[in-house]
Amino acid sequence: MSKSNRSGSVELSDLLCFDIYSAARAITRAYRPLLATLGLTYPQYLVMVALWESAPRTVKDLGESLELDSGTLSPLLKRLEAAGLVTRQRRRNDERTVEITPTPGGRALLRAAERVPTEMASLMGISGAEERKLRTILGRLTASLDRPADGAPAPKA
Amino acid sequence: MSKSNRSGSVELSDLLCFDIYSAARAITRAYRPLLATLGLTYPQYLVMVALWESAPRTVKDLGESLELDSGTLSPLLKRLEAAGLVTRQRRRNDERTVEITPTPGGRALLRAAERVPTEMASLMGISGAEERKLRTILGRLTASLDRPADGAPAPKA
DNA sequence: GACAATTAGATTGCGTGCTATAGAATTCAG
DNA sequence: CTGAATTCTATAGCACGCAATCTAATTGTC
Repeated sequence: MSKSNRSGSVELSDLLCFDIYSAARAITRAYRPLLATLGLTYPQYLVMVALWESAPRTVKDLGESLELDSGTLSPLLKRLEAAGLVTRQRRRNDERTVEITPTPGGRALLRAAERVPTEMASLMGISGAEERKLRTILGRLTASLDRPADGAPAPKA
Repeated sequence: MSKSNRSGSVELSDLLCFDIYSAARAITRAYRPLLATLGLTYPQYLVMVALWESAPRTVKDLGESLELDSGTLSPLLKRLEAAGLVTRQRRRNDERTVEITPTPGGRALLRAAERVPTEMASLMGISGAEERKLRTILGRLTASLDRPADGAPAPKA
């Protein structure tokens, strides 16, 4: 109730997309001061998380995990390399692929980064149940958007 | 259940923030082809939505509605002006403020834009109930992040 | 084995987001 | 009324995201 427009007009407060867009920016804003102590930006942090999970990883592999293409990753990885956190090396048996490996310094950063999720969690202030519900719905939404040939009802943009 | 890490490690799949970050980018990706027919980017579309709602609006007012500052809005508004969609005019009785008004062409764009929310809705493919739940949780999350002095339990970053 | 098609990354260009800074106009204090 | 603080906008600089394009390397086909 209360979200239909009288005429065919559009209103910001009706747009689900705007809530998600706002939330995403609120999150990166909240991360910024935490990550600044590590010398990382938010996307750089995500790349390091992926590398702490398993390494070495190719640029393509990182791109698939984070849904980022080389246009974004190449310069980002160069900055991480310049910061001394990763190395970039062509694979011997396939010179097209570049393998990204954390340096000892990059691996050491994990210890300082371990407190970040906990601190963010307390800033977000939602319950475990809400979090599960949120992730379920967002997962469906993202999957639906990434595969437009989808049979589903019609919510509100 | 199932989302705690054995040691103190961090994993991408554990990060709620990553789901929101992914969803936000999936949304702008999905909007892109729809908005391209209007000659707008996603943030430009949001600005026009705000202006279709009420006009003229000052830069500050738009910034508060969209949670964007002048560093983002000034160049964006200049591009909208260059595209012939808005005018920018200093207010007579307070030369500090700039009033943004849609041109006739900018107002006319509303008709072409009216189908956008409906098309996005069908792409997202979530139910009305899910949408309400999602917006409720996201609203709380964003509010909590924007006001760090908040007493709430501890979810997962 | 040569040659077309494919694949992996890098580069370019544009439009955000955001911080920091600056500049002009207005308001406030005394 | 005057100087200081405040407000509103613009600009500069940096780091994404993403489309488009390019190059080099590999694979597939004959």
